[in-house]
Amino acid sequence: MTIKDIAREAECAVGTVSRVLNNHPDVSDQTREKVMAVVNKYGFVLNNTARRLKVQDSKTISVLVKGTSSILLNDLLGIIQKRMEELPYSISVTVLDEFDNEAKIASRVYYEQKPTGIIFLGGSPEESPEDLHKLQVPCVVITNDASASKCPFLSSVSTDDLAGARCITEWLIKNGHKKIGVIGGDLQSSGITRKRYRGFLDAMEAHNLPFDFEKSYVSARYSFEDSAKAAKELVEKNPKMTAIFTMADSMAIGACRQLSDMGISVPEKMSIVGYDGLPYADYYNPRLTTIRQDEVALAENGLDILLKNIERVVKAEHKLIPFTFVDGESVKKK
Amino acid sequence: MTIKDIAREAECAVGTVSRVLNNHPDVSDQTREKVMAVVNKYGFVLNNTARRLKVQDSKTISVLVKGTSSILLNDLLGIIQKRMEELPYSISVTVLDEFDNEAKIASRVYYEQKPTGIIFLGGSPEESPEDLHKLQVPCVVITNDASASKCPFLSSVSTDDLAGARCITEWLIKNGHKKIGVIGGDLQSSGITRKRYRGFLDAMEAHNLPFDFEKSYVSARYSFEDSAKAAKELVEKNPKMTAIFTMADSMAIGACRQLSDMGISVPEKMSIVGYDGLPYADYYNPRLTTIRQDEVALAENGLDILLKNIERVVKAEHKLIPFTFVDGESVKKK
DNA sequence: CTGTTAGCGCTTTCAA
DNA sequence: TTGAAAGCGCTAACAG
Repeated sequence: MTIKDIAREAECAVGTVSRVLNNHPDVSDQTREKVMAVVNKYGFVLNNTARRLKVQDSKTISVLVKGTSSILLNDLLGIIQKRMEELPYSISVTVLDEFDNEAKIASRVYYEQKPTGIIFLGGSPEESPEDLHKLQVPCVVITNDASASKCPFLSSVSTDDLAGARCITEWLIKNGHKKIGVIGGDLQSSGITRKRYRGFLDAMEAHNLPFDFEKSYVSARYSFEDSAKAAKELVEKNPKMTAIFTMADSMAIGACRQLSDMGISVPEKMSIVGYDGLPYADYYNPRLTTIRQDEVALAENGLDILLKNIERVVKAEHKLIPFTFVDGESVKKK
Repeated sequence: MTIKDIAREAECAVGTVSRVLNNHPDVSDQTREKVMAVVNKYGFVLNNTARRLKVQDSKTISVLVKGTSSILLNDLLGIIQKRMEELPYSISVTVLDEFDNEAKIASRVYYEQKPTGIIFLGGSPEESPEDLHKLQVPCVVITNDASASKCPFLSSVSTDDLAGARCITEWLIKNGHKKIGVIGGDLQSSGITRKRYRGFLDAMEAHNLPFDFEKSYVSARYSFEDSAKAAKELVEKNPKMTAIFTMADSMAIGACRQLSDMGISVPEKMSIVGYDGLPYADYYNPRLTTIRQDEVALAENGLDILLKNIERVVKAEHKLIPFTFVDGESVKKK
């Protein structure tokens, strides 16, 4: 079924059908109705492939999601898809493995789909500039700050991780904790991890509290299981510790579970803070004290910036979204 | 840059370039090399849009994910994508709203992308047969049983929900619970909900235990928040109840949180069971007693069946994957 | 083995 | 306001 068939049955030319289906104004109401009647009769839908071949502007936005199981990123994706329904763009989603190189995959996607813009959910494409530069369309990284990259078409929207980490660390310190351990990501490969660590250190230093990296930092993947192991290691290395700063709610939960299993109650014997402020942090037992990232603001600002870049209204920019401190039950108060 | 440009520079015809790029055998090595030299020089990639318009066989599998925030479905998606990398198919993911009609959206996707096959992650497309029948390609529903549909190209892979629900209800009964409440989905709209409810009732009836639907069944969405509310309602309506059967881990967690907040400890005062057996069930406090669905088996069997259907090796089939009972800490034992 | 060409389904310009 | 027709980039059938 093609517009040709529709045209035949509606007794008009294919051009007219095309005009109707693309909402062009210069079609008489009568013809429009006749065409729509046939279209509805068969539930006809334009062949997008052919359409795209013709109008070089693909009107597609490609979204690359880093990692399968991040609730934050999935929520972000949901918000973006929802908002996109009202826009004249279609969306194409690709989910990457945690260890895929997002810039490399993006360049493949770019050639295959010729999208109008690219959204990176998570990940740090700016870290492989060679691949990034092949992308000749506006891009926005959501969740990670990419301001370090000088790429002229790469924007980013992120939470101020440095301030967030400092804020929650201050809270621990304010409540009397001095010996604080850290369960974080891999400092080498993750920019987010570096920022949160820096924020943590800033708070410690501001209060003249020492921090022994060897003894008090254990790196783990952003998973329950891995951070449970890390918690065990940390406690064994560092028996005097009274609080743990973790870099994600999932890590905090993994740690809580592990400590409970070891007979160390949270928060009575050990305080734990998370990061992200996802729904499950609030339903965990104990409720997690954490930093909440504003998902809606991240997603909407990211999309807005991308669209403005596509329409060439503005240049690439790097925006920080405010966070909220969530006072849960996982920190023993002074 | 098109094959025409390549052809000009390589001093041959476009057909030849096409043949080289599609690995057709009947090209002389000499010509092939000459063409490839030019192709590599510019990093040329075929325009997939034009290609798809021509070769009707798109070699694309469309995946429709029902709902944004289901961890189970996201895990499934990850497994499928991973396995697909080794196959000569590309994959296109569309995430639907919880309330979208998946069959309707599938028919739109079908027209737009002309995929070789469709995977439904969650959802029950068989419930709107009119739309389903427009899909003239093999389809597989993963997670929900679609055997009730007599659609000849629709397969499904699912856990035996009836048996799973019966199994975990039996466990409650075996541990002395007689007054059991249910937090479930909407019986009207969800086939899964009906199956799990049926399994629950089977177990109750097998032990001659009465169940008063009005007093003991509260329906909720599959979210923390909604089932927390449902738990409250259930407790108020039904003070003698000693256990709650919930139809998802997320529901169980919502209920646990709510009860703790009301001073009703789990499992001492109230036993709660979940369903799905997701990672967070095992890291919750208390660990959830639940039914674990085998994600890997669901995903892999689904993909296998779809591929066999595409290659016309077999007819549509409906497969049940065994589940596992997970003995957690959320049920008070006799 | 290689060149030529029709045509995939659509949009849009040009004429009427 | 509508119709006719060119052509987007590619593949495959056909001819040589």
